[in-house]
Amino acid sequence: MAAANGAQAGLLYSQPPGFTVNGMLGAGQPGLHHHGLRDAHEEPPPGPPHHGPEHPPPPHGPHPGAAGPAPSAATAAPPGPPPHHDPHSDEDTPTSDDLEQFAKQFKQRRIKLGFTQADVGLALGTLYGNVFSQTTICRFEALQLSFKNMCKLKPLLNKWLEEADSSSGSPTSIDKIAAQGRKRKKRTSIEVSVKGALESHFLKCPKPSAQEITSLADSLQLEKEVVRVWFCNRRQKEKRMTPPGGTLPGAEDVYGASRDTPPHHGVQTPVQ
DNA sequence: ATGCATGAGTT
DNA sequence: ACTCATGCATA
Repeated sequence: MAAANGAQAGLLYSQPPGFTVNGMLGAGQPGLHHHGLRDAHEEPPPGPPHHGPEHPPPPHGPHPGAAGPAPSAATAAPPGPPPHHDPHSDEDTPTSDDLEQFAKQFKQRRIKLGFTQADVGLALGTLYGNVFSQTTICRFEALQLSFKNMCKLKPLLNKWLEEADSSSGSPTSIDKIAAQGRKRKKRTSIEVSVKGALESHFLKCPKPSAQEITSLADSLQLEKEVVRVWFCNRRQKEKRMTPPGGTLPGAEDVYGASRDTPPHHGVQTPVQ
């Protein structure tokens, strides 16, 4: 890998010099909250401007270069509601473009203020009760989440920005949730050659049947579960806003999937 | 920054 | 068994 560890994510927990977000005070808030609830309901139409019958998220190609004040001419909607689109203000489902810009801005500001991704994740927990890991913040900034997921996190991060921005004597407290003593399986490292084989199969058939997986696992000398999970993760990758730039030339979407508009955009800003 | 893994909610 | 959101552990 490139091992580009220029960011603050390289080392485990690097605290910003001079700043302590988790300034736990003796006077804790009375009855803190920590609702570990997953509000996974409602259907916020992911398709902002248009959405066909079976087209959930509209992953669009992000602009590689810096765009000037592109005045998007809005095509008036006759029987539509008031067309007030604010690229900066939340509310309403943002476009892929909006998310990209926000993520970029967010990262910049975050760094400027001297916060790490982990700090933000914790802060979100102390502020709203929903803690997030460094991983999630990282993926948000890199737009490596699904469109829907990005939309869900944006408001939270946006609010955090406001808070951090006007951090006029706002003591942030932390609320650590009890860790669940779960015995997590050790991360199995798949060899590069094996990975290549898996990817080849993925290109041919992204959704292998249970038996296919079984025989494949047998061939590769891997646990069936490992192979199954690998395919799941691989599929998720494809669904991200920033698709893996590894599609072979010519061998594009050759899958006979039920989808006719797989997320395939150009490349975005490589790595920051 | 990313790979493999877990779990809740769906299909 | 799959999808989806998320994260521990690791490169």
